[in-house]
Amino acid sequence: MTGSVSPRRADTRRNHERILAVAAESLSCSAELSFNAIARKAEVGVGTVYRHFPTPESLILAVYEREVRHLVDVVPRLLAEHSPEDAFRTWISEYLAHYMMTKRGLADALTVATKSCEKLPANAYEALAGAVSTLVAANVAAGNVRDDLNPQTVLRGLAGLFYLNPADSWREHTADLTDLIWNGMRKA
Amino acid sequence: MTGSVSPRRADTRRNHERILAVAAESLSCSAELSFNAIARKAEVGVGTVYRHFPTPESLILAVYEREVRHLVDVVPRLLAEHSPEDAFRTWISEYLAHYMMTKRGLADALTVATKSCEKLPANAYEALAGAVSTLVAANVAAGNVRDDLNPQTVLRGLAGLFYLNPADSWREHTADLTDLIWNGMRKA
Amino acid sequence: MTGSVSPRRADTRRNHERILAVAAESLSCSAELSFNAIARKAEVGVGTVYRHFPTPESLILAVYEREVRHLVDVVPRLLAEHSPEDAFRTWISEYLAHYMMTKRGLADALTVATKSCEKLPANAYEALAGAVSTLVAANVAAGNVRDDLNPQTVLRGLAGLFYLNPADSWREHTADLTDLIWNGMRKA
Amino acid sequence: MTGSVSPRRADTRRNHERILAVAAESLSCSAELSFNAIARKAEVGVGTVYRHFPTPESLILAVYEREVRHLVDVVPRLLAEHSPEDAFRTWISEYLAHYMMTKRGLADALTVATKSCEKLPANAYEALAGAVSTLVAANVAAGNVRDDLNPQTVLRGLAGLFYLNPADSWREHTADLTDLIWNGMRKA
DNA sequence: CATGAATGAGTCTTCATTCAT
DNA sequence: AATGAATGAAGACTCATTCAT
Repeated sequence: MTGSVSPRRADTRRNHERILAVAAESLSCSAELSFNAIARKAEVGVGTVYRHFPTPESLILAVYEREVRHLVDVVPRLLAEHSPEDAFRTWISEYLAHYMMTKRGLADALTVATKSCEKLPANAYEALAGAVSTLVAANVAAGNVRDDLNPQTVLRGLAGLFYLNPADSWREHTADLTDLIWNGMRKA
Repeated sequence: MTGSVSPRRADTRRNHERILAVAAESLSCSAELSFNAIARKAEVGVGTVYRHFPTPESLILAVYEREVRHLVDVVPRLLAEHSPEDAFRTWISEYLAHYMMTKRGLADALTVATKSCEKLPANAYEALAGAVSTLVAANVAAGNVRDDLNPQTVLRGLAGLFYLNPADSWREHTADLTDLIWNGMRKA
Repeated sequence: MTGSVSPRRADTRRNHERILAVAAESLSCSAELSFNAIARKAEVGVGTVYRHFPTPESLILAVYEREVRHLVDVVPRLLAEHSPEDAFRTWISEYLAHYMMTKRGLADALTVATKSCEKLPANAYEALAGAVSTLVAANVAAGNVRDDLNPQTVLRGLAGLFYLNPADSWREHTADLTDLIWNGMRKA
Repeated sequence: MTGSVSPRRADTRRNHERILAVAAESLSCSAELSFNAIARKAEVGVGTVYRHFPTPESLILAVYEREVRHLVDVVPRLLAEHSPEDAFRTWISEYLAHYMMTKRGLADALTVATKSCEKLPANAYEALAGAVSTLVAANVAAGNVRDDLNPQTVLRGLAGLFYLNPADSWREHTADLTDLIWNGMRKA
């Protein structure tokens, strides 16, 4: 009615964000998500959730993209501040492992790449693969690892991080797996 | 009256087997299992499923044991008929990968190692770890790989096989991942 | 758009009332209530029943309150229009007995006084006890009965009305029991 | 096969008794009885329970008769050892109240007298009424109470004992109710 | 756009009851 | 007679989805 850029718009955006946040939290622990429960926690009506995300798929997809973006965006900085090997190792231990531990649901994001049953977040998978690709490339350039590595294979090798849990000595386990993979990536 | 072992008994056993088979199929793709759906597919009453498996846990456990036994039992033969390296590679490509591709649910068997919430298939996980352990030991003895490897770490490295699907060129992907891991296992 | 108070709201209220009515009928004869059955009879979805009354307790409570309010609310009028003794006798024969005959479930309202397991209709019981209390007090004031009577005891004495049924000559039986109790209440 | 009176017979009788005992215990606290549960607790097959008691009614009936017999059988002894008034009071406080408190299910035995819905243990009710009748008669003979009392009315007046519970000061409440009724029974 | 009431399909679970052995 | 496996109806409860306001 006035000069404001439609307060409604702002509300809408906030709703979008809230729903996404709640859904992310929900997926992080149980891989189950109920539109009704999400609406309740986000303090909006169910209908609103449906308006923003017409299907469960669209919601999951949005969540995963948001989650994965973190992992992807940090890569350039890591490469700028660390040696290629350290960047690789740090990315895994400080970012990938953390996310995998908490967001069990992310497993299904990866799953997508292969299981046609749930086509969902192919994008998420590809983004992740891209991040690994960058890190691998840096290490190839540095002469640390073979130049015929398929980043997808490396990412798959790291998938075992899903099966770690905070209670255990996960940091050690993460290091062990990283060592194994890193060793496997080196020039023969 | 003579050789027959009570047809009723036979029926019961068949029911048991059918339920198990249906449940296995169900778990293979979705990690979800509905007693009702299982009963429907197995063409028995719900009550029958409950009689055989009073709790979801008992059913899942039974399925996993049945599934994993395969993988474990074959190891000795492989070691008898192949070189340690080939036994390892064959086990992965011909057995582990196959099962992982079809039995998505098995993922949760591995999960157990970490998620204490669901103590269920600890046995399954341990059995799998045992199988890997035997194969690794044979290769250590043959001087192929380092002697400080943790079989659990190796198994975790192979977890990525879950994310392969039949439609893709999974055989090649399996080989790639196996190469990566094998390389990582070798003496430095 | 003007005077109408949102038809939806009206529907909702009607639903509430219908469910309550059906539940009351249900409880009147069997003390058993099935959410499914209630939904069926009230011609609403089960979910609607759950929305209005999230737990069995909340439903039972609502029913009892509705039922008992009648009994309580009529007392002042009775005392205004009748002598204390007649008010007491009329309340029993015209109200309490009627309700007890039809609403078998009310028994459990009384039960509450003792069975701590189901705290539910404590209010209902207390309301009833309050009604009796008022009637007794009026008769004490009129010098009709002892002044050391515990209204709870009187109410308990009347509990036998539950075991009357319409088919029998219940009016006579009610009178008999009322006489017995009244006699017992009089000054010794 | 020999001179023994069929060991089978003995077993059968034992089964009968066991089932009855288990059912009694079951009814004493919850008024719910499941044939399957009873079979389990009595350590017999469900089929056996059905053989002995074809319908739920027949089982309930048998249980109630067994229970009530106690209350009835003790009356002569009480009258022999106490004054009529004390016999009446003792019967109530030491027997009737106890049973009513523990065997909530017995309530339904009384219910029967009136509620045609569940015709079950008319016999039980009549037996109880008979016991009261004897006690009242003794007190009439002793000149303690009016001679026009209907034992059924007295029994109904005592029905409130159902609504006492062990946790409360039930002994006192029982005495209060008994006083009220006794007072009401006395000559005017 | 947002809301949230209503719906009903579907899952879980318990039991009464039958029946082959 | 006794057994207990099998069956399926029925009730509890959850949730995805629609739609009137």
